[in-house]
Amino acid sequence: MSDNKILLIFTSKGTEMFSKACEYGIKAAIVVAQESLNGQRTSLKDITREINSPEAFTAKILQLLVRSRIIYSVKGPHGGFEIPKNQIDEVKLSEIVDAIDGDAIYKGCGLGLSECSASQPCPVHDKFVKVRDELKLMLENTSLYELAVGLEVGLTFLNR
Amino acid sequence: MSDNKILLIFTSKGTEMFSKACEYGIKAAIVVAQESLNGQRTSLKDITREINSPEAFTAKILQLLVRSRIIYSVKGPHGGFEIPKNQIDEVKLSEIVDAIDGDAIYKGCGLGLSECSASQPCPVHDKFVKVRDELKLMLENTSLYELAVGLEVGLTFLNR
DNA sequence: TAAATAAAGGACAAAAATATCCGAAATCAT
DNA sequence: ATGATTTCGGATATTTTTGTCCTTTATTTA
Repeated sequence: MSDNKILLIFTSKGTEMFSKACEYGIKAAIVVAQESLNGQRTSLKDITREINSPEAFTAKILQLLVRSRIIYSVKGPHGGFEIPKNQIDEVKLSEIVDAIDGDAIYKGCGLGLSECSASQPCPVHDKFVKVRDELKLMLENTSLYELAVGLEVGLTFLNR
Repeated sequence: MSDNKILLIFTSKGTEMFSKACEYGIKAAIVVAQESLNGQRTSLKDITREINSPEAFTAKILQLLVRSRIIYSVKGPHGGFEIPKNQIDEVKLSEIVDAIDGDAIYKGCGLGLSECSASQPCPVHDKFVKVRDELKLMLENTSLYELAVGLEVGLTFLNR
């Protein structure tokens, strides 16, 4: 009954600032940092439970962070992921984004042009410079430490 | 010969501010606006030549903009796309982005959480507010008109 | 009215991102 | 040593995004 033909000629919607992978990566790193500050390692399972992410996929992303020396892993019982306490304040959001999504989001042209610059600007260049630089500065100046502390003291949340 | 196995366990890289579709959409709209200011319609072919984009794919995106009443189309000989002159200044970048990528990029949570807010903030919420609001403001205050004029007078470029 | 032109739209194809599965390797406790 | 635990890594599957092809529809011009 009813010949209502729902035709969605084109889909899209939902483009966010970072890729899913990067979102998981940032969240996971914050959780690992938080636990590390408490002197605890965090297992993959603990992480995925905490940030509500697919396990195997999250594992891949964690490996990416391990290879970038942003976090460290230990195999076997009571193993897991950790960050040396004295390193947590040194890790900036920009490093995590860079390791997973690359730096195009805060360094590239807003229209994806490869040769866009102040001397050869794309139409939105000047408009984007301010936003992009602010994003860049924010990412480079935000440390894992402050994010982990905010979560630890209950000021911020990772659920939903 | 040579058992060099290049294993890219994980790919990624290249996440930009907008989707390809949105980049094409913005560029196309600017070109249409520019020609409209000159009293000319622009054909799909002219557009794709100008912005160096795949023809059929660009057509789909243009249809999206047509359905959103951002640009208008005329079939047949000497047909093409256009924007009424008096409307060009009214069209803001935010409307184009919204029609193609949605508003998550300048309204959503930086970590993709659906219930992130000032009262229930994610760890990066406060850090992102400033950047996001600046992006939002920029998109909402930038009109197609100024972008088209910049291109017309040779101040900005769309190639490469 | 017929032919030519150009957008609209459907079906399909390729590539990239996201996600799952399972065995291997390392480590720890017994 | 053995078994349990946990990360590592390869293969594969699914979904989304990007891109192509070809037919249909509307419009103009001859």
